[in-house]
Amino acid sequence: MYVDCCGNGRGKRRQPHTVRYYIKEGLINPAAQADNSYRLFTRQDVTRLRFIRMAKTLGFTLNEIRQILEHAKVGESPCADVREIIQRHIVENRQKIQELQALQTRMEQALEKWQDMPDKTPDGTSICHLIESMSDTTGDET
Amino acid sequence: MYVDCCGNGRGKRRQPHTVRYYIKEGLINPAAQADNSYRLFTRQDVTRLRFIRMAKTLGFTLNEIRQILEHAKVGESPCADVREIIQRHIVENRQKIQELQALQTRMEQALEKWQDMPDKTPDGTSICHLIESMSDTTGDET
DNA sequence: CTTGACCTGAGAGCAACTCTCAGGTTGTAC
DNA sequence: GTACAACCTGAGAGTTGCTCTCAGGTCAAG
Repeated sequence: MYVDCCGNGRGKRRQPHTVRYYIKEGLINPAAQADNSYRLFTRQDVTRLRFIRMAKTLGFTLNEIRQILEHAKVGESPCADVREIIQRHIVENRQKIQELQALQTRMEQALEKWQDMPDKTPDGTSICHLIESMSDTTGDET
Repeated sequence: MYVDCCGNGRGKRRQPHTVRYYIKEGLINPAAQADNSYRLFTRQDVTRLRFIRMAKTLGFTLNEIRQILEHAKVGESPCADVREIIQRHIVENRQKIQELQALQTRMEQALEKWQDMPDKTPDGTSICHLIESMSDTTGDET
């Protein structure tokens, strides 16, 4: 009837802390036993945990997952939301990848430029000339 | 003698909240006036703020920036640290980009697969068949 | 009956802000 | 001189999804 919440048959186990966090967040709600305070996980709870993990693998946030679970609880189809959410994530993630790639370029260019520069001891006007050398300002700041 | 902490001559202004956060974090320490509680920013404070912004543009965290500033304060060259940190970041960021690209692929594949699938109302065993259809388990979980 | 391995909830910590709040200050217009 | 808007201040909550510690309860094996 009741099963281990953390096992999953092959390899990786869920962290009990994570499961407790999901309980606190209201994503699952396994019953407490009467005589001790141990939680009892039904098959349905484990299904929910598996669902949560799959959704996270697809980039869903816990808030979005909660929303889906609540729709499902009242019998509404969450499919439309799911399609919308993932479409939005695809756009946002593409943006984020571009930002990280731009950062990567900046970092690589800095490292290359710094190869020809010596280390220096900071003086009153400069903190680290390596970093300051990457500035694109033209000196018109206050 | 004293200048506006948030202005920067062209375009974007710093958020006062952010500057206050940096004060709280010990990255800058502008003096308070005697007669009112307004902060006084010297040219040096502004230099530090500009340095912080440049370092953040290169991907440095506030902890790393703090470390650099403290080295500079006691007259030690932070350059060696700076080179090490950015090399580490280049490796970590490459890894992160790969993860996001893998996520992007998963999301796009899901969306494509779901195009041929109808919306469904959840039943007792399923929460959202779209998400569940992406599972690669072979049914051997507990 | 002890020992060690589990479980529990509460709460802190992470990163870097962003925002609200309640109150103080300043400049300007009237 | 006073009303008002627009600034400033520090304290503290909220964001995300955990991870970890703590102090204590539970349980099975030997």
